Amino acid sequence: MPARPASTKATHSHPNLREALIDAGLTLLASEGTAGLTLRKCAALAGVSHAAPAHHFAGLPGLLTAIATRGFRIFAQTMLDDAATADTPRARLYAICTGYYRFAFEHPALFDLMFRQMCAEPVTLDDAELMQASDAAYGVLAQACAPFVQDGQAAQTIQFQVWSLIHGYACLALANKYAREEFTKNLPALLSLLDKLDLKA
Amino acid sequence: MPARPASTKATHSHPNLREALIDAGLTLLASEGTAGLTLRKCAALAGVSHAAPAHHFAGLPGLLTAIATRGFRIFAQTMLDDAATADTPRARLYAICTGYYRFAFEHPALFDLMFRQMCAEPVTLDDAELMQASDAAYGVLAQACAPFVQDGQAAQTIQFQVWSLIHGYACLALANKYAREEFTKNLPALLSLLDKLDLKA
DNA sequence: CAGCTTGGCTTGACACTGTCAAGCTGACGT
DNA sequence: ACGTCAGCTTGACAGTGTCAAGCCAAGCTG
Repeated sequence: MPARPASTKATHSHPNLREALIDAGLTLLASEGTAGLTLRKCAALAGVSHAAPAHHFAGLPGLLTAIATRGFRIFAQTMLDDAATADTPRARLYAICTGYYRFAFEHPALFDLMFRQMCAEPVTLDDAELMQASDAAYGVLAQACAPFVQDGQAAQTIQFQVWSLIHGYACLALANKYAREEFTKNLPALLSLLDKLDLKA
Repeated sequence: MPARPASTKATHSHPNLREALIDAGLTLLASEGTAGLTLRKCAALAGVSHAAPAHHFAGLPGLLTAIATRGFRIFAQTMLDDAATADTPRARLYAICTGYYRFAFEHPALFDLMFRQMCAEPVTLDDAELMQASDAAYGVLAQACAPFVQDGQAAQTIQFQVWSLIHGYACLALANKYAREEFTKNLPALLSLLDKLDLKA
């Protein structure tokens, strides 16, 4: 069974169980954190047997990958929402960064899962859907950086500078869970570094 | 038994089992990654029974906390090593950042553990030794930032800007494990953003 | 319509995990 | 010599992911 035919018609008992399992995973992630996300708990929350999730996804890594994919879609939308009212390139860049941080702050466990392919790789890295959703989110940030790329400069340089700055700040805020409000309050001070970026002539 | 009397004299079979268990943990972390670090595996590697580690540390969180503490000491030393030959404030700031990245690159799973208090908090946050080691590492970075703090500016602002930038870059490099060499190669381009920081008059 | 195939899900088992209660053991103080 | 006690072991438990086997309803084939 190589990746269900996308139509996901409910042949049997549960209508669209695949999406229901992802929803259950997001719920568990939000309520109990990373440790609370379990194949068996997802199954119980969706009202199916304990081994059902392993059939729709390739085991635990497959479920986590699917959840991360949904996460990247929400992530991109969060940034776009914050940038909707920005009317200058600089205001837009600030808004994208604010949305980036806001997503991490509002969905800490999901944010952790999405960027945690690191070492304990429970997420399947080469999944096509995941890559697509992840690239789309990166595209949102890259587009906001474009007006600041100087002639003869690699676009990637500015993108990584902005990306690293806001990603690092978000990570550090989440790591210091007892001082997160402080981080939120000081976000504008952090972003003041971006004032030093010049608009393209 | 509240925190052995630091002398850690070997009364019984194994000499200094506590440190041996931390060593075993670091070995497992380096060889098998985060998922390979287990109380029982540490016990086996140290040649003791499966429940021995839970006596020296307060369960799994305690062991992870002790390992993270050692990690922060190595971390600070790595940065100091890279900064040893720097002879200007700017070169020193660059060297500290390079050391920061180098540590993350050379000990990805350990780096992950250290900054992972986030959501699935397996690490005891309020441990005194951990806080001390963590603060010491932060002090190394803060000291390198000091020459760039302008009059009337909060030192924390520059510190967080530099910290976020290099931490985010390290995280993103580790997350994209198949492109880590690319990240290493582009580290100088990232740090060029720091050229925009002015030295204090 | 009868029978077979097939995919979705269940059931049961396995190894592995962290944690706890109980017990053993050898070194130390008196 | 004898108790005390910290250090460690043993054994058990619930919970986890994963796999093999099986059930079961829908749909196709004759």
